Amino acid sequence: MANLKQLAQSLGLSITTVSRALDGYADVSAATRERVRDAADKVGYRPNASARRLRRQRAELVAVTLPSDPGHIGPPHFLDMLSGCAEHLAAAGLNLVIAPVPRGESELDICRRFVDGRRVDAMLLVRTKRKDERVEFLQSRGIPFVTNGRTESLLPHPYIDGDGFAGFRAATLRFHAAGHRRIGHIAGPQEYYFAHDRCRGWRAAMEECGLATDLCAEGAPLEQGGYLAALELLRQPSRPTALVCATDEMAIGALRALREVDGGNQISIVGHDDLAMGAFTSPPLSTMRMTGENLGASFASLLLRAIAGEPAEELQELHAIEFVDRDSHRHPAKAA
Amino acid sequence: MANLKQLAQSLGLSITTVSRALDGYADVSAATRERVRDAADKVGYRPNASARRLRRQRAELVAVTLPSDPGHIGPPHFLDMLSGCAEHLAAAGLNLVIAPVPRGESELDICRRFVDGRRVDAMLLVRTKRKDERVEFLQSRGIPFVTNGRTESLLPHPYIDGDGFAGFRAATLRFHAAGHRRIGHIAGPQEYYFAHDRCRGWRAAMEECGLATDLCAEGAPLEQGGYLAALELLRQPSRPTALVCATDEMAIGALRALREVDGGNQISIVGHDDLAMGAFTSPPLSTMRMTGENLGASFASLLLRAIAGEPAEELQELHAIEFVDRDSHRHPAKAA
DNA sequence: CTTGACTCCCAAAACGTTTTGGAGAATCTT
DNA sequence: AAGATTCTCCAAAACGTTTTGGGAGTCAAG
Repeated sequence: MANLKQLAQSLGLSITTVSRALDGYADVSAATRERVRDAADKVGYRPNASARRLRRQRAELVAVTLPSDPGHIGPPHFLDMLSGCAEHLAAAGLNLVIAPVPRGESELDICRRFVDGRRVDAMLLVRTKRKDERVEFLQSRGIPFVTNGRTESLLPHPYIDGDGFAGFRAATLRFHAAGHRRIGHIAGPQEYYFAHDRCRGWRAAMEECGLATDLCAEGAPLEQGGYLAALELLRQPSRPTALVCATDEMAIGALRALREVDGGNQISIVGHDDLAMGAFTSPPLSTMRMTGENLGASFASLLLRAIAGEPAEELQELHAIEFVDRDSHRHPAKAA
Repeated sequence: MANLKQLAQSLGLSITTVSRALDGYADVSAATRERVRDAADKVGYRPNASARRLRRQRAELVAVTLPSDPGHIGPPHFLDMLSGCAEHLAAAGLNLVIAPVPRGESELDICRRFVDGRRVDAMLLVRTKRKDERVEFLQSRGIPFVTNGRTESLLPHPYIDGDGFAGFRAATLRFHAAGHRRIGHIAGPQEYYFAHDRCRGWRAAMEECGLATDLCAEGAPLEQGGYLAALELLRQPSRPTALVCATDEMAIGALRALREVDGGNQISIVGHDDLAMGAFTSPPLSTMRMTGENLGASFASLLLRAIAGEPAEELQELHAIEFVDRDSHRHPAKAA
């Protein structure tokens, strides 16, 4: 409500002293420090953010880019993650701003605008692609950033990711151990790293078991995409007896396809993400999830450390995947 | 990459002229304007955001508060809405920042911090409560804001909301017309305006039809809450034959309860929100949705108009509710 | 040749903070 | 008692922009 000058005047002190008192410098006596702080509390003084940012040459802002295609808006727990991240950043005096992608502009344009306008101190990128131009741009500019998901960039960069390869390999091997031989994969768009990674995991397991890898269909990473991809696999002359789906949303779409085609409850299925919804599908959806809790806090921590200048190599977290067993993966490996 | 001073120097012009040329003022000749703009493009000049904000006394920022309880994080299309809103705000030079609520602080504290630190020009509030302290605070401070959902505040304020009363009344009357007499309501937490509004709609219809209003159970606005509430209603001596659920997520939880108790497909059910998931439940979930498209753009427009000083009365949008009929509402009104 | 209008440009102030580089007084050292 | 040290405090610069209030020219009219 007031500014430093007024506060200083009312106390009969200089602006300098008031500022330093509030920041807790040792070169102002304990007595005045107290006096200043009391007065500041009483008038409800808050430093003007813009002025501080200008003087400190820091934006006190971190931007997170939202993918533009509706529905493609990142993992389902995205909002919880954002919230947690924003909360921990706030504790360090940083706010999280949303960087949407307007029609006609690329995600790269957005990065450019935020970075070149010195609007942010760092960026958070979600839904990385295998070749991600945003990553290359930010690396060339030397702006700190963290991605949710790896990329195939040559230079290392900070990221947090789940080990989709290991997870999908394990899930596929488990179906194999349960007697399944025709195990299909419902894949997400392969330009995304996560989708490609998970597909590779399934493929690796199939090859280890000496099985053909033709039971694979790709679709948009949503219910509809999973539904269509499942129908495609079910049209095959020799149907799969188990399905490994890139995401829970795709798996839920696939469940509907199964219900329509063979009444359901014949084909095993497993998803990934541990959507809350999964416990309420019919049958309840077995799934996988990245280990580790409070992802948002991890992102915030990595961002802060990246801003502090830690090298990228030390800012990479690859989390293991754990099974969340419900019912949908238990169907027997009958012949079709 | 450069600042105004350097740019001016390289052109042999004053800072003033360069600044005004870039802003398109008429008092700089067309020739120099062109020259300045070309040079600015070439060096990729972007004005320093902090400096402009300080000088203009505007934060160029709008904050949206996220409810803290995980899962309670607003309506399901929330992220799409945010994205759309941020996009349209960006076109007006405003960015959207996320204001999470750290543990131990109230949503009011957050508002206070953002407003008193002059960090934002306006605020966007979601998931309003009937008595919402944030609204009262912002009104007392005279800060522009828009809410997603009405409140019972005495002073009018800008909002966008769906007419939950009319929607739930209509849904209930439709069940009555289809022969249902025991129509239950699965309600959200009544301190939220939307939950109370929807409950009132159901209740009004029941009373119009001369039916008792005791088949009502309240739960958290999530799958689990709907599941538990449905179980409660199904334990009643005289079961409902139809359920009107405050949200789709609750309805999906209720669907599971129905499957467990009577094998499903006996009791009609309808939700609200038109979650994409609803098309893939078993049975596909009939639901309702607020009319109007690109909600985010509407929020952005209202925010801009509120900042421009338009009176609150002209910034209120109450949208009609439309049915989205799938299968779950068609079960006959058998005797229990 | 003056006057006024018009065009094009600029110096300087202002926004509210943080930080630099001391200044003056009090206290300690020798 | 003089010098060194410590303790408090402060004036002024700086961050990069926008905006105010002109100041030179040029030109046409009187």
